[in-house]
Amino acid sequence: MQKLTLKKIARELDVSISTVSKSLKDSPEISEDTKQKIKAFADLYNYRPNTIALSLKNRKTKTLGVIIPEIVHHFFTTVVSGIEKVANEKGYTVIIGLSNESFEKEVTNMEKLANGSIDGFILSVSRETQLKKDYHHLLETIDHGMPVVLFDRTIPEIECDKVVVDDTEGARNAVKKLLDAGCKNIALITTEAHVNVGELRTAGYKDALIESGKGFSEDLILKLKDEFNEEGMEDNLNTIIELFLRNNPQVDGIFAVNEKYALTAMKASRSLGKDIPRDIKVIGFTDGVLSKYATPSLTTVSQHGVQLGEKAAELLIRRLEEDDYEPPYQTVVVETRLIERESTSIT
Amino acid sequence: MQKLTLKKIARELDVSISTVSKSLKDSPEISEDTKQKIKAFADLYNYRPNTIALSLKNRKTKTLGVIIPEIVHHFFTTVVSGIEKVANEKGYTVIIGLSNESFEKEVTNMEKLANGSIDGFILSVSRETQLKKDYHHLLETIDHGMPVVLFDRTIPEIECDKVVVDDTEGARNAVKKLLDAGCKNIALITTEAHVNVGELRTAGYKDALIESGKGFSEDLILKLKDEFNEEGMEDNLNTIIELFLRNNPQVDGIFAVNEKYALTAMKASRSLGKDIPRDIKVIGFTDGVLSKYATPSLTTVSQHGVQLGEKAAELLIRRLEEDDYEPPYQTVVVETRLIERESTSIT
DNA sequence: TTGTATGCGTTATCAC
DNA sequence: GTGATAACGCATACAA
Repeated sequence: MQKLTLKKIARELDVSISTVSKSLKDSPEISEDTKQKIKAFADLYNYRPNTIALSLKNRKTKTLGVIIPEIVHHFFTTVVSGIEKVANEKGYTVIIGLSNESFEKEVTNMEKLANGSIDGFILSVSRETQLKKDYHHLLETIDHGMPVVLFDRTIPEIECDKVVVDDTEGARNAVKKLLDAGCKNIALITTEAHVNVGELRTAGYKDALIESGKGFSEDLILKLKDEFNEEGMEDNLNTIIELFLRNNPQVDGIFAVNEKYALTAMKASRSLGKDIPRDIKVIGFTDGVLSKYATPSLTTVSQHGVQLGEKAAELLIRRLEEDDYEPPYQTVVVETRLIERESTSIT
Repeated sequence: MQKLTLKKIARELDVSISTVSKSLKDSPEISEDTKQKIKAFADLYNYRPNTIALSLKNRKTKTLGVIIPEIVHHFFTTVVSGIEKVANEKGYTVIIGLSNESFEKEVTNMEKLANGSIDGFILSVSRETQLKKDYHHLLETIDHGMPVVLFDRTIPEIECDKVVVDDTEGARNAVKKLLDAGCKNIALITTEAHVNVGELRTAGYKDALIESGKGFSEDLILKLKDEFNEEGMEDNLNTIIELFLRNNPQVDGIFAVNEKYALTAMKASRSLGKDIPRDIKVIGFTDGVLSKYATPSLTTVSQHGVQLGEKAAELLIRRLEEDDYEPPYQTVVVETRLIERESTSIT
């Protein structure tokens, strides 16, 4: 039994297609009688209008395109679930594209979706895109009048709506917490400079230290190359962090820009015979699930991914439904919150 | 600058729409000259055919609908990434719908996508669907000629392609491992009966014990209600597992059907003063990330989600591209693998 | 009150 | 070699 269409109903009931269409929309033009008959039939056979045809006709799809660098990643799934929630509430569908941190995949994915499949984008750029600084695909889609909302890993040069975490502020608070807990030599474990959020968090780290009057030392900042984020590099990551800590035995506090770095730092500290939190206190910037279950559990700067996703979807949908899609663009900042756990408790 | 269409190109170059269409497909009907001119123009302005129009015309969308119960869940994201990989390779797009374990959301999501947006479904049913045993939405879509591939949480009564993990076998191996490691009283922590995979893993647990000649006791099987899977129920979960272990002090091995149960069991054991793995050895059925980072790290039955997703996508795409979409349906079983870590090491 | 015609963007068939 | 037309499924302005 194939899908029912207006045409088939019309043929079956021996009326015109427009009569069927109008009846199903309960148009006052049509007599109650015919409407009843048609509705009953449509109901019985469970008629549903074809979404694709509607999209073509209305020139809008009521679907949002979401492009993320990775899906096996707690933060991003968290954001997606926020997007999905708001989108569904407002009658939108969500299409997900993965860039897998590749510039090329990001571009092709966007191009594919941009050709009619979606009404607007929500995306977080891939690491490679940040590195190459090639944003033509973003500029072009915006130029074509398709709204784009960037989140988390955003790009200052691009004018569009954005939703970000208060990376700098969150990092500053984390470091302040370490200072308050009595740490004298706080190390930072971060990513290479081209990752936007890494930069911002680094700035927050420096800010807090400067404000405290101690200042910071580049020696205590460990910048890790992208390759350490890849699958199977765990041991190397561990080795390098351990070496860093061995060379800087004065370190008694660590702020890491993500969960993996934080946990690995805890592990490395332990293998150097340091107790956490007694000898070294640790805070990670993350929403991840590992933190809660770690031993000791890890104090984190929570990113509120769901909320971020919700905001992004709201922003995009508002753009789509505003009659005149025009700037000014806005940047919404989602606040972080320090979740204190065992790794910073005062002993 | 709005999106380019055939019509606009035609108007611009003062030729007919069909000439443009044919030129861009490099039809031999058209003179080289015109083709060159048109192609150059299209290239310059980066023409891409509208996907929606193509879908309507071809009556296929080259899009797969994926419905999962949850996205903030490592196993499911893992499956999605496998699906996405294969789909992209074969030129398909992926739309993700979330049921959030709700029957109603599963139904509405499916209905929405089924009306032209996608060519076929890959899905894992929600917990509520399993509970209600109401499968009309699945039966109807299959009846409408739309292929469906079920994965992980499948339904025996439904005839369609399926991809499953060898739950029973995986569980059996895990329990065997515990037996081999010297455990005499192995407990099972599982879900309520209506969850399909929980049942299968329970069967494997019983099998292994029966095969070993020891048999099993219902007293050592802890069945946890769904509510313990919800957010914020961690403490209650911990309490109930701790109580269970306190009442069964002879337990020296635990097999848990998921990661959360396994980790909570480890935690509860510790608070009872039992050392892991010395006093109690633990294995969890999971692909999760927590296991590797837990202290002690958790031995797991790995589910190979990526592979499962790949298989599901391959199966679906084959169905879609086979000329005559006909049974027989197949069920692909993805093997599990025991990943041994500290929680079962012999002391 | 009902039906006809048109268009959304594309391709395929057929006519010129 | 090029163009007009119909069709995919739907909605709607306009006729009847």
